[in-house]
Amino acid sequence: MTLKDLARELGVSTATVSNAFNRPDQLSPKLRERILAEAKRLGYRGPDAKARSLRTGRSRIIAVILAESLTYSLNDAVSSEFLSGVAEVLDTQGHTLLLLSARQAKCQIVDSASMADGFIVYGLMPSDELFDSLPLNASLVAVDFNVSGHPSVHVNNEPACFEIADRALTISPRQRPAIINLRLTREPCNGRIDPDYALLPPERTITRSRLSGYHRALAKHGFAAERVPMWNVEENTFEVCAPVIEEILDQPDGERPDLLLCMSDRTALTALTLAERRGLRIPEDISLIGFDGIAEGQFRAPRLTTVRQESGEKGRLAARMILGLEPAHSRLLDTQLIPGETCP
Amino acid sequence: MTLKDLARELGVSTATVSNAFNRPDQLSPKLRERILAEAKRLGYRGPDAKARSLRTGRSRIIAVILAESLTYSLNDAVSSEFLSGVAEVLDTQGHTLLLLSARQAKCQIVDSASMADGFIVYGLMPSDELFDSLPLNASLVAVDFNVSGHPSVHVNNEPACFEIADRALTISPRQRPAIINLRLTREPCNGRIDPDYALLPPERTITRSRLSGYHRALAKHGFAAERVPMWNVEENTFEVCAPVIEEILDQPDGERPDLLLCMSDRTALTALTLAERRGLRIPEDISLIGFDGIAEGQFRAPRLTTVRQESGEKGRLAARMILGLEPAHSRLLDTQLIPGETCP
DNA sequence: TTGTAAGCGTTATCAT
DNA sequence: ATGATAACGCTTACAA
Repeated sequence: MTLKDLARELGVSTATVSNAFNRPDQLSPKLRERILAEAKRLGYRGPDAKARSLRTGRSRIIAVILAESLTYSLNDAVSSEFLSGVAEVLDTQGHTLLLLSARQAKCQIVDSASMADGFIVYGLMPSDELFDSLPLNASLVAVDFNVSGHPSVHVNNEPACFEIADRALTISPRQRPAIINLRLTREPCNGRIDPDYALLPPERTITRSRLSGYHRALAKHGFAAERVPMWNVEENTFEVCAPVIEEILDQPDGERPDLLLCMSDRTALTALTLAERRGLRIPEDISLIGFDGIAEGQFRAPRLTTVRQESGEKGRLAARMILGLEPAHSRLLDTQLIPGETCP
Repeated sequence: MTLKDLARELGVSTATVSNAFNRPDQLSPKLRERILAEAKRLGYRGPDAKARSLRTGRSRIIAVILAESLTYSLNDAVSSEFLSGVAEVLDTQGHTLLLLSARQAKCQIVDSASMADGFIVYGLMPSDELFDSLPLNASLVAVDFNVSGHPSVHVNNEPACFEIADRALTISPRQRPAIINLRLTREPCNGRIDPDYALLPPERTITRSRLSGYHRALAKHGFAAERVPMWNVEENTFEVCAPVIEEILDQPDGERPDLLLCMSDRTALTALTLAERRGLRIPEDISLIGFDGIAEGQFRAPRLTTVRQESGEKGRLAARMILGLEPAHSRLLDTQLIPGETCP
């Protein structure tokens, strides 16, 4: 049952039927009424989205390309909150959300790509290859990284990390700080990293800026930043973080770090859980700092000392930019220090 | 830059260019090579998805229609896990995921609807009106409710709730059990509900089956099921649950329930948090039972006593059904009792 | 191996 | 107010 069938059935032109659905003002209410009624009777569900999008060039679909797998992104509090913000805006604007992952087979992304009216790319610069295959003049907003010629949404990672680490070291000085990075190395590495490890370039990952902030604070408090021991985790999940953190905690008293500067709440919470299981006192034996400000860190005792980034707001902003509701220039969002109990 | 342009530029037919992209075996490798090279040079990104989907009738898009708002669904552990399962399968099969909410304006759903190759409807029977406007012979899988003529995926809610409540009442008998329902009443109600409240019909919500299971166990242990006090919450979030739970906990010792049968972990965790804040001992003063088995309930002390449902597996199964990888008949998934410490 | 041509179901621009 | 008609960009018999 197509629009054309319906038109024939009714003895009117296709244009008129189309207008009945799309431009009520273009035909007499009486005729429109009749067309709509007959459509319902014959089981015509309204104009086909595929045909319409071909004809008009717009689909009302906005695609979000996620750096991580969909599985991860949907389970992670930070990216879910981001998506949730995106969805909220799209929703009110009559658009829908197509989820893509940069980890998917390239062809899938490219295939669906030309379907979408715009792209929000989240978390990590996609490969050039992928990037080149997006529609040429598609509207695009980058989140948490920069891409030339398109606006981006960022959070003030470096200053936030400086501030929270500075505060920690000022209030209760520590002897043995350590840093747990998140996917910072050029080659995957789950464990301790030496100072001479090859790191991802700053434009490819926000964890570089967070690291800079921590380093600046450490330097201010007399630590040779490059001497502060660092570990790296490849994925922000309990399963992947746990072995690395066990390795850290396995060290004997006096060698074990007494301050863990983490790149995410997920990592910090994993450390917290594992430390508690060993009977270590928080924050006396080890104090902990996270990043993100996820609910899970605040609904427990001790509450996580962390930096709150408004992931939802990032999503809303990116969505508004894509839809042209917001001027298309890059924005830097503020964060907020949350003084919890894991690092007084 | 279209396929036709490229063909003209190269002096070949559109069919040949199309084949170069879709059916490598239909033309000489040499020519194909030349076409692909030229395409790249001229900035042709491959066949347009909109046009292709119109022509072939398939878009490789699967839509999930969620009962709750996208914002809620993306933040909730249970539905995220479900989506994550769906995404996992779609991913490996070269499909992508379009997220819709039954709460959206109807037109948005209908508009995007004809775009998708199939639908997974999650959580709640959508309105008949919405339902009628889905493509007539679209493939459709229902999750957590039934829709005639289409397969569904369920979890054994009633037996699971019976089992966990029965176990609780057997091991440590209690005097004052109470039930906290989730969106069970026909009219929204956030608070205590009388036995004569009008409830949603069983086919519209799974919480009816959970309630039946609890009631059966209570009856077995000598409680007049309809006398057991019940509360209802309209949304499975801390913010909405908290006032209702405070109302429950506000009751004086001896009147306050000593066993809370909840419909979700989220609700049980909220109760747990609020009870702990008041200095109530868990499980001595109040014991708690949840449903879902979300991670948050197990990564804390005391761990939640609950029923684990494999939400991810529900998603994977639904996705496989939609893609025809699985026979299209309804399935009932098992659950697993998790004996935590909130109800020994 | 390659080309021709007929749609796929709409919408938009003209006429009438 | 309504109708003809030409795209939109592609796929796929079928013909050469």
